[in-house]
Parts: sequence; structure tokens; C-alpha cells
Amino acid sequence: MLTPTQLCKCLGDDIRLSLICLLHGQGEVCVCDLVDAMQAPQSTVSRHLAQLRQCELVVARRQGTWMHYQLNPALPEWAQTAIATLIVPARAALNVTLPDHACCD
Amino acid sequence: MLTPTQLCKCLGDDIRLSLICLLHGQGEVCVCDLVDAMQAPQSTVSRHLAQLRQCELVVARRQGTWMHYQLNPALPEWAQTAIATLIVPARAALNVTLPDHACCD
DNA sequence: TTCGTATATTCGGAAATACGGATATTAGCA
DNA sequence: TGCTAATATCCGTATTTCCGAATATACGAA
Repeated sequence: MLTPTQLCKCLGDDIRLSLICLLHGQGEVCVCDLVDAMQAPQSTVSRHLAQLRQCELVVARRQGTWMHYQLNPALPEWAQTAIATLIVPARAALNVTLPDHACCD
Repeated sequence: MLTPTQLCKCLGDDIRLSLICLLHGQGEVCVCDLVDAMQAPQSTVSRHLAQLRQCELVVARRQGTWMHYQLNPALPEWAQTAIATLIVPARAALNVTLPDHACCD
């Protein structure tokens, strides 16, 4: 079960926090768009997504070859609140935005 | 200036999060009480306090030989809100409480 | 001065984390 | 089948973080 320390550890990394920013308020996003938005190698993005999945901050759904990620809608209240609070300054500090949805689907 | 990533990194450690729990809503607390509450060597507690000071999550005031710490009252809104949100589940998970104030003063 | 107490800092080593290229896996399609 | 695209995992290495004993510093009192 998610502890506050774990949540903070997960969010205490620019790449992972950026990924959360990209997913927040977006429904599902496919990995290719995430890799595109982060300017980082695919293996790096995938590794961080796996970590977020492991803490259950995000959930994944496979559709054919593609994977769609979204924020875990079943997070405890306090975690959702904390994330919502941090998102605003994080967006400003990290400056990440989804590309025009180009790849899958 | 404090970034969301930095805040999370600071809070993403059991000892530092425990220290924040001990300070939250308490005004000033002296180091001896913090060392007492955390069952950890003095140098460890002091090192983590220094890190919290460096990120400006806490501020310190010297009074003679003693140091008194408190949450930085000038934290940005978002940081105060995030901390307040995390404190509740953190207290439950980490189970830390101040000892009867015994040492300095 | 010198001593004792409170706290901070240093230091070497252990452990955890991050990286990204290479490779494996999974699925769709010919 | 065999090929290609999307994604995940592996692996050796580099970096960061953490630890606690030892030491240093700051201060008050004698």
C-alpha cells in the first residue's frame, strides 16, 4: 500500500514528476506521446513508468502494440490531493506539454 | 528557490518526513527533543536537519548552546498545502511523537 | 583560560538509484 | 511462418544518497 514517503520518493525526480504532469487531467496517454514529450530515451521513460506503476501511481492498459497510461483513479484521497497541489508549480517549473497526438490509434 | 521536485525529494525519506511531522503545528522544537523522538544517532538527525534547512523547509534559531527548529513559516502556499496534506497519513504511517519536553530551556 | 554540553560537519564506505545501449517481448500484419 | 513497430527488461557503469563514528565548532560557566 502506498505510503507518503513512497509517494514523495516517486515524485522527487524530474522525469517522473514530468510524467505525472503529462498524465494529470488527461485520461489515457500512450507511451509514444510520453516519450515524445520528454526528451529522453525510450528505455529511460519506460523504466520510470514501470516505477510509477509499481507504486500504483499510474495504471496501464494494453491496446494491441500500444500501451496507454493514466493516473490511477483509485489513489487514496490524500495522494490525489497532494498530486493536485504539486501539479501547478511543477508544470511551471518543468515546462512539459504533450505533443499533438501523433502516433498510435 | 524551492521546486516541487526538491520538496518531494526532501519528504521522500522516513527520517526527514518524520522530522517534518514532529515540527508541524508545534512552533519551535529543540534538537535534543528531535533526537530523542527519532531513535537515531545525533549526527544522522543533524545531517537531515541541515538538508531540510538547505531546502528552506525549516528555519533554525540559536539560543545559547541550543538550536530551535521550526517549519519555515514563509514557505510558498503550494508547499504548505502539500505538507499539510501529507502530514496526516505520514503521522499514521511513521508513528512519531515528541517526548515530554525534557532537555533545554 | 579551561571544561562540559549541544550541535554541526567530516569522512570513508555501503547501499540505492539512475542511465542508456542492447536485447527481449508482445502484438499486428503479410 | 517471418517481418516490423511499440514497449519492456537487462546489464554494466556512473552518480547519488545514506550511514554513524569521529571530530570540529559554538557557547556558557567556572
